[in-house]
Amino acid sequence: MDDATRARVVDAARRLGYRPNALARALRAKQTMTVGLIVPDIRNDFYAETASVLQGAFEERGYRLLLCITNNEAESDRSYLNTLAEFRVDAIVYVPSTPTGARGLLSAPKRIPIVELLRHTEEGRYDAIVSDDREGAAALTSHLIGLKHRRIAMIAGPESLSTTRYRIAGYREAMRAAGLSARVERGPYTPDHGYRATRDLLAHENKPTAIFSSAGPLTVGVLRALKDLGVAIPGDVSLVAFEDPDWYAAQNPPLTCYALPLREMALLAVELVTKRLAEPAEAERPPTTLRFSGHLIVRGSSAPPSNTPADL
Amino acid sequence: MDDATRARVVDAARRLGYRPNALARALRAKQTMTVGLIVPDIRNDFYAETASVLQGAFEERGYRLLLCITNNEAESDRSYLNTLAEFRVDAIVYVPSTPTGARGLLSAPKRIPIVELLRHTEEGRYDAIVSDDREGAAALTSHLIGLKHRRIAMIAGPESLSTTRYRIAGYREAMRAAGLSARVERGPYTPDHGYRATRDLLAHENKPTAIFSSAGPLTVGVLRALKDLGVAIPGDVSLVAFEDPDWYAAQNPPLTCYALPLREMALLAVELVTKRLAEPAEAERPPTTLRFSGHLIVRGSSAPPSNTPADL
DNA sequence: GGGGTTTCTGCAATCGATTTCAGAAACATG
DNA sequence: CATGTTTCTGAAATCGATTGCAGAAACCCC
Repeated sequence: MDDATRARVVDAARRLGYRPNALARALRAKQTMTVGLIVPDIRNDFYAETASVLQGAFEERGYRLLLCITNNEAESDRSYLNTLAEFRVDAIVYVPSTPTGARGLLSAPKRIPIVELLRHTEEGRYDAIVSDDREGAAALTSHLIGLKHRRIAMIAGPESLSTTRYRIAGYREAMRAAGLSARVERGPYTPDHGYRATRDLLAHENKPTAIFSSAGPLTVGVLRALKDLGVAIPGDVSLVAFEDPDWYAAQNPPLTCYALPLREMALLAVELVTKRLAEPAEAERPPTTLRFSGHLIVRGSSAPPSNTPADL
Repeated sequence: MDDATRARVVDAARRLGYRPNALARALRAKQTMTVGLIVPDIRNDFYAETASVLQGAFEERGYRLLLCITNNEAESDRSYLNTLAEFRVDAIVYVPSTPTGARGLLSAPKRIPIVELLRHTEEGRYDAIVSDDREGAAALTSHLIGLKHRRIAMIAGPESLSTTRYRIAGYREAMRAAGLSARVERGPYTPDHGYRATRDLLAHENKPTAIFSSAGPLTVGVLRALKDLGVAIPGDVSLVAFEDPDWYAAQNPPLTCYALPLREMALLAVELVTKRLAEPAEAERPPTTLRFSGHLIVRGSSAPPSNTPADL
């Protein structure tokens, strides 16, 4: 075919609005060039940031991202795993909202690589990239203990999630090591829970002098409650939090927190997935779990307790 | 087929890990039961909230959501429109990142309904659901003027976006009506821009006594800059902002803002799309543009200027 | 039991891009 | 010019679910 003819064909194709049908191509090629991402809540900066990084990295590699939001519901979680399998995504990046996780996925016709990100389910079944939540929670708690706080309460998420369990464990360990008694308020990862838990804690007669909020949405509620109650930070109550969304540093006072290398974790997830996709089915390596450490960032929201009669 | 046989078949299917192939089905049925969503930035609560609502509403109607993030880049925007067309999504909810918008989309083989959400491009080409940005910006500006501020600066986004233009227009109108001169800092919708613009404004000799931040990511930077400079809100500078993400109210002081009925807007987008999908191609109604009003929420971040020698 | 109706069953076509393969055309060499 | 090699072209198979259709089987009633 000569160039003039080719040009005419291309032109005609454009005029008629021809777009190759990606469905037909995918059906034949047995790959969709699409990666599924399942996250619990896109309004949480933690996952929004992750989704954003994943999107960029996969796009560079020629993959689309099919994003599913489960709202932390186990049912939704299961259903999306199946939907993604039916849609024949090439791989799944999975932030589980249930303890059973991908077991709910019927064994797929073709094995779909799954990488668990941030949270994980049954140790060892899939590649997993998680944070060292225990260490992080312990670091925040120890920081408060170092400031001479003795009544430190933790506001946590639902115990069905691995992150929650590890964060609670880290907190408990640090408290026990200092001979202090723990107080944990469990509930969903919502501002509402943070708000109510804070009010409950401060209505109590043995008020905590410091609060450890274990996630971004909880912190929103905690801050609102403290303001409503007219409690000063860190004058009356110190506040530390897990993770480090942009707005933590912009708070007044800025929040002491434990920041995770989210970006690196997400990029590594992309690496892992890409590697799995490239490797022949026979040569499959056993799944690996990688645990990332974050670091403590001390800011203005934590200070020694103002009046600690028991300690003097 | 009797029930026992049926049971055996179903069981065998499960054991063999059979999942119907959604690609084949979609290819045949000429519908994918998938709606594409294109947003500029998922880390912005504004769009995260929108995505979350859309996801829930479409899921209820049996549609998946294929989320695309453009990072406010025109190139990415165009490319995703085409990708979605190739993937034969049934409809597209589109928050444009370019002034030309869906014109970059080659006329599709089958017309794909498009609803522009929050921002819009060429008036009238598609259904559009937008906010009354002009009114909102004017309301915030007038509020500051009512407090007797005279030097009010606005930190805005890039002028290529419809929202930016309308917000600037609203601000300018309110300023002009009060006989005040406008000062607008344009730049990308990033915390960095908010930060730099704030520092620039306050380094100026005719410092503003009030700042109007026109988007969430900008506000993050503004707050950080004000803190770094040791400027008190609202003591030294009043701050008002467009939109109302959760954390605005949790700020200290909480931010005066113009809140939009995001949820309603997103749900209406779903309604519109659903209606378009149901209507036969011949009976197509002309596209409509719907403009939603928000409302001013006065909180602690705005107060009369402390020293206004010129006014006394 | 025959004529008519209903239900079943299995085969073939369809969707659209890709890939394979056979046969044709072009080209090269002795 | 004949034979062998390479390139080209067009037709057909493929992917997997769906749908339509023809023929078979079951059923019904007089």
